[in-house]
This record gives sequence, structure tokens and C-alpha cells, in this order.
Amino acid sequence: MNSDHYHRIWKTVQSVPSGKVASYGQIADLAGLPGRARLVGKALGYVPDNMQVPWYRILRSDGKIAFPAGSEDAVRQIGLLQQEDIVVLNHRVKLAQFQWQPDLAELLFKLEY
DNA sequence: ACCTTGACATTGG
DNA sequence: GCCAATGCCAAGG
Repeated sequence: MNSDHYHRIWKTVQSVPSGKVASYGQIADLAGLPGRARLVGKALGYVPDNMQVPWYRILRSDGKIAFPAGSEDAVRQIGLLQQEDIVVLNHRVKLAQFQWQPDLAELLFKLEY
């Protein structure tokens, strides 16, 4: 395992603003780990308690919640998204309206590696 | 080293 | 849009 990768993933997720969402693959790319979307999911399962990471803003590439519909995790995630006025219908978010578009500030963030 | 397991993504029907 | 097949890649046995 590579905790350096995990750390980069957590930091990248922290850059997703409230009210916006991103996909696992998008986070992997921005973290400098193209092709490793699955690693993002794994990293979000090991977020340190002391760190504040908006894991719930990360969705599948088609906007669907990754957890099984009806599961406790899914219900909690949907609740948190709705607190940020993100609309969740049929277990999915309309990316066209809520997907995060990294700006120049984020590009600078990326250059730090 | 081999096999299995995912909070994934893309493509084709 | 749903489903199945593939490709993918790090972790853990």
C-alpha cells in the first residue's frame, strides 16, 4: 500500500467545494493517479478521524451513489448531499448541474507535486 | 507468485 | 436507462 497516494487523494477531495460533486476517476486524475479510480474509493474508506474530508461529494462517473441503494451508507451520504442543496433523485445526482470544474487555483494545487 | 476483491470506468446491446 | 462484459490496479490472503 502507498500512504503517499492516499494522502494526495484525501487532499484532492478536500478541494471539492460545498455544493459541488466529483467522480472517483476525476479525483484520481487530479491527484496525479490516472486510471486508479478504485484506489480513490479505497482511500475514502480509510480517512483519518482527525482529517476533515468531504467523502460524500464523490460519485460514480454517471452521477450515481456508489453504495447500494437503501444501504445505511447510501442514506447517510444522500442526507449530507441534500444539506448542501444537491438534488439526489433515483439514487443519482445530475452531474450537468453539480459537477465540480477545477479552476486555476486547483491547477496550482496540482503543480505542487 | 497466484487468486480474489472492490465506495470504478467504458462500451455495446 | 439498465445490464453484462472488459479493463483496470492496489491490497490482502
